[in-house]
Amino acid sequence: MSDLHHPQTRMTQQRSVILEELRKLDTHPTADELYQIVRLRLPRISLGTVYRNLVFLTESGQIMRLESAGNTNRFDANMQPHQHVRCVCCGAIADIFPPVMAPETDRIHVPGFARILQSRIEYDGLCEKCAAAKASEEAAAYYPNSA
Amino acid sequence: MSDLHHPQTRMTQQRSVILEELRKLDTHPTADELYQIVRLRLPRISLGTVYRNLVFLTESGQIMRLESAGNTNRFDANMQPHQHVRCVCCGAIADIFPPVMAPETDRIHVPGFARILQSRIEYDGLCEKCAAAKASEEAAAYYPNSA
DNA sequence: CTCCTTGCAAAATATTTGCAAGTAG
DNA sequence: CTACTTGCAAATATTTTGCAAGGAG
Repeated sequence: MSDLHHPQTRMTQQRSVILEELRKLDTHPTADELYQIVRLRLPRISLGTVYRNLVFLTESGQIMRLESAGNTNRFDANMQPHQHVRCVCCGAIADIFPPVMAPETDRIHVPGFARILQSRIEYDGLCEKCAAAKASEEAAAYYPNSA
Repeated sequence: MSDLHHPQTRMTQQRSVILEELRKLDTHPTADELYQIVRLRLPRISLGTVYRNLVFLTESGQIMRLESAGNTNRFDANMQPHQHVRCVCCGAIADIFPPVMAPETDRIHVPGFARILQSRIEYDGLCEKCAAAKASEEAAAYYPNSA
């Protein structure tokens, strides 16, 4: 009906490499992390191009933007329904398997909202790296060796 | 055990007004929105102070930071367990009642994660303002009156 | 050829931080 | 008095955007 407003369709080298590299990863990279990776194959690509393509790929439903990712967006090319755990300490995101059914949205009505579109379960956790860092930090506090 | 590292405890006027004003709201304001409100009572307060206090209040468990709020954090002084809907268009957040039980985290194990701390259900929706804006936009496209 | 897309740089947003002065306890 | 806090301004961090040149269809 309003596809008139979706003129972007050209498959450029940049766009295809960005999508290809994102699909290889299950690390839910930030725009900048993906930029660093793509740059190995396309040294002259700019960060702005990565951002513009991530917007395009998200809006055309080819990838997902994970907004619940602290102050930096992360991206996921795995379009199968699944949940994520996010490390409260470093922001790393991992997939949860097996997937859990998303809670239903049919019966929910909220004043001020015209429609409820979808639901999502999210988990907070502590990744192993941060858990280890925290443990050695606490040990240092318990056995202080300076002043 | 490590309260040694939590020296911030002074109740300043700024801190108490920030908390007080946030508690009056169920609009989940951004740091800047809250700053504008607090400024009516404390005209000389700075945005940096608001940010620093929001960090402190979050870390001391008196308020919640809603990180799933697009690219701008929002804050909530309602510490009762409850869920939120977020407008995919403008980012506005509303509370959902009645609260739904959070999915259990006990049986979840994820490679690379030491602990799963908590779970949360989130909803995406379209608020009435944005729904209205979208409707009149589509009408304009359907009945174009210019070129 | 057309106009979507890119690279580059500057701008816009959002959040954090250094420092000297202020103030709660 | 001590040292946590603040206001101010500058610094970071993240994302968006204007523009002329490049390239896909």
